[in-house]
Amino acid sequence: MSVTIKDVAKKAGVATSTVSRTIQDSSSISEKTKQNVRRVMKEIGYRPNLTARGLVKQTTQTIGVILPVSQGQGFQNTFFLSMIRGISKACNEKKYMVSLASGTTEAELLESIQTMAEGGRVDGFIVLYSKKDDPIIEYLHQEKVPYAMIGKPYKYENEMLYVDNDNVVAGKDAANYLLQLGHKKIAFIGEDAKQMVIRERLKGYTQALEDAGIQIDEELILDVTLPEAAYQRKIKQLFGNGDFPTGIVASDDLIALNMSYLLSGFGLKIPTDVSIIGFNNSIFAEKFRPELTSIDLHTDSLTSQTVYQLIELMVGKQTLAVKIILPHQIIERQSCIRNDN
Amino acid sequence: MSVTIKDVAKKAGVATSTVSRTIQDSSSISEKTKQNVRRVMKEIGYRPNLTARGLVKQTTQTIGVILPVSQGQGFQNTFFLSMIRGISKACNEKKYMVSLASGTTEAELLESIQTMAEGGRVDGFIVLYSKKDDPIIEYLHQEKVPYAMIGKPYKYENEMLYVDNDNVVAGKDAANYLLQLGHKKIAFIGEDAKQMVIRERLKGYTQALEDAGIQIDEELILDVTLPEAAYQRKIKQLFGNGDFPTGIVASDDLIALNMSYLLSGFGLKIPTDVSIIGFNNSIFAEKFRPELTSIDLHTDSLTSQTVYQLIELMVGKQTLAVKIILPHQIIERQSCIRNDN
DNA sequence: CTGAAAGCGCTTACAG
DNA sequence: CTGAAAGCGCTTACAG
Repeated sequence: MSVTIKDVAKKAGVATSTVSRTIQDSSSISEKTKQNVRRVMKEIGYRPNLTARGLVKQTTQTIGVILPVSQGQGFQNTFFLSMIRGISKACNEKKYMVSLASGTTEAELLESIQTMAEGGRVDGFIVLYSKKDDPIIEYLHQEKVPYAMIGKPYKYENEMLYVDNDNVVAGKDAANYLLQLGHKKIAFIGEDAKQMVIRERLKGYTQALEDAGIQIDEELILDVTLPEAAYQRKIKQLFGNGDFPTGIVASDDLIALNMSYLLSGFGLKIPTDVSIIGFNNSIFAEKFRPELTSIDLHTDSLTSQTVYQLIELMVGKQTLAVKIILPHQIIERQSCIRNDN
Repeated sequence: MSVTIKDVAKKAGVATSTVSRTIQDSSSISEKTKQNVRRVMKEIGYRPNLTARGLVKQTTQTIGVILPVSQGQGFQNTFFLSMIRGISKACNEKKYMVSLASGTTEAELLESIQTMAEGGRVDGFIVLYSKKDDPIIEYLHQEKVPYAMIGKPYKYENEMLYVDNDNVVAGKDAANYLLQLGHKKIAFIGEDAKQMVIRERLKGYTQALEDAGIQIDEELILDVTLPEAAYQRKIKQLFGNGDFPTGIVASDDLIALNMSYLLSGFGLKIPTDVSIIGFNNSIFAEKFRPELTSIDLHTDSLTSQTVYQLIELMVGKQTLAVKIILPHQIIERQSCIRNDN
């Protein structure tokens, strides 16, 4: 129905192979012929059928993006969307397409990934999360499907491609930033300690305090995913009296913003009473008041590096298990001030 | 390299056409042969090559999802991700795959959509936004590419498939809810009045007030995308003195949450001083404090209906320009109380 | 109920 | 520099 290489060939008076070669700008075709063929292609509105090309080339020029099985990852929401957007952007640039793999259960996700991979619909995958004992990773690894991870792997760390920040150092820097401003009682509030990224930031926070000779107080470490009642009690315990923490490291900007509201319930203001630093330097860090000091993770590079490296891997140019660690950066805004008590 | 229909045929001692037919569970193949073939398929781990199938069937079993060109759609972030997840879920169920189309400019987006559509990589598209003079819609329409919109179209309203809520009524219901609680001075705070959905909710708000015999006060209508300084000034003007609005309709939960913080800057508390109702009933409505009363738009049905209808359209079963309007529902939580002043 | 053959729209050795 | 032919892995009339 739609116009094919045959139509072009006929109209241009050449063989289909010649058309195919001019599409690929093969050097074995004379400029003159190419120009003629190109003119005809434009004239009759030819667009290559990617499916046919994929069939013979055994490649699809598409990357599958694997989202985590959805489970109350509320605060990470906006992070995933920006990952998707970033990957999409890098793929456009490289003339790749992106397909999405997601599922409501692990089995559903795996099934969907299998049909994509074995059905020849994608050349490789990008995994957007990292968790323990993940059957998805296990599958990709066993089947030798090319894949890359954004984040730090639990397993196969030395055998796979991944791009990440150094979240331990990032957590450390966040805590150090507050320490240098004179804060001594600093809380860490994170989402779901099962996630690798949260664990790492927490580890960094711990190190910073220890390096500063401050004893770690478990009461100052909170998990947002605690049952509601417990969480409220903890918050009250922390901020409901005079001896509250004057600094908070929040594992995500949105958590920081929620804290800012919770604090106002105790009559505490940011940054006057409490300084707070977030992560991700998301759009909310700028939009909300007070503007949030936040750690930028360079998500744009995170995604583009991942795409570039994965492509190298898929086309076979690169076979080493490269790991790329990107720097982070504190973006200072108005949520942290000096505390000299 | 990987195992094909030929391998199965050889091993099972039948023709490839027989294998093909048992894959499709054709009634013209005896149960006995089918079982034998299936056994062999399982044995040697056969998975159909979707690309090859797509080439002959002229169908790809994939749906393209079109994201808006990114432009500070901060507060909508989480909405898009849930749309994507919902579509993905419905597609899994129907054995469809989803490809993403996005771009940093309109030209890039269009280009990407064109190669997907004309390259035969998708059977149809779902457009996740609605805006005026959209070249994307224009293209899809002219080329007669099957597509559906989530939201209300600006153009071709009677010629295209779309699934939406009645956002005018939703806006009206939100305002009425506050009116019935005794509020008289009610503000509307929305993101980017250029978006269809915001305009509709605003229209509903206006109608509700008029029906209640309340004169519309333009000062009570705010656009979050205003330049920072202007926005701050307006907010201060509204809430910086004793005669502040006691009710707020916020076009998104996150806007409501930001307001809750801004208000605390003026010493105002939710719901004691000001009641506020949001939209989308997002995860944040539950997670933040106070828990937000919000309008649920049944996004799950929004996405699944869209997928089902689009599939009908793509396979040619349905050619009418169906529009589906889903109901909304107020989820009452703790951010609105009675006001009898 | 089953098979041989043509064809989907491309690409790529192989000849010339 | 160009073309005829085979083939990528399937599906589907057409015969029998």
